[in-house]
Amino acid sequence: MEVALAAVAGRWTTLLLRDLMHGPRSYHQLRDGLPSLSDKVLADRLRQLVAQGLVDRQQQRGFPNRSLYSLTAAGEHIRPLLIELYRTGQRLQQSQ
Amino acid sequence: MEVALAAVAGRWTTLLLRDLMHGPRSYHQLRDGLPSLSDKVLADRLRQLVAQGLVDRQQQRGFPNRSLYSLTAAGEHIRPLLIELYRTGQRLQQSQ
DNA sequence: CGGTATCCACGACGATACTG
DNA sequence: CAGTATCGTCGTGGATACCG
Repeated sequence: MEVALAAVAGRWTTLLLRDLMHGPRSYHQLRDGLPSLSDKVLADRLRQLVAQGLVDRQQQRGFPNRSLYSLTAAGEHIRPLLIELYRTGQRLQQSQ
Repeated sequence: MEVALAAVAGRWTTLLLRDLMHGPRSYHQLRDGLPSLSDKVLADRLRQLVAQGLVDRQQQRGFPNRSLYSLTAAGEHIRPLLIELYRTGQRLQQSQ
């Protein structure tokens, strides 16, 4: 359980993973999807997810730079957990 | 999702909830179940869970004191999430 | 027995400025 | 475009000691 919790921990991690569930995204697309997230935290979270092996980063050098982030096979394992987080959140809010 | 995540966030929260899933527990029983958890953090987590409405605290005054902690109906809503956390953890570890 | 009171360490998060 | 650098704030967690 600690492994799974570490994978989704952090205020923004689930939101990033949710975006990536819909397909590969550039840094720019991810930032646009979460406007209130600073560059620093976005870069931190992405580096963490790559280090955990949940996300893959493809860097195309040149000018301007481009990077494409996508889920790895391991990252796909998180999908049912995100769904259950959503459902549980719904249940908790309804019961209040 | 943030609501559900807040409910299970923290290094020890899921472990406490898992114990309480099996039935009401006294402070002493919970501490014995998690020997490496300090009194401060245990009391902090329990207070947080009570404040969130996930756990109920019944205090029997006298000497010595006794307190009994149990899940509320809302707390029961967390059960499927804990199961999914366990399963996802298994999948992530197998894929490494 | 069931906690509080302190104090401290560490990492997550945030704001702002800057760069290859 | 896709980040890094720097600095500051806050919450979680840990250690130890004490209390009704």
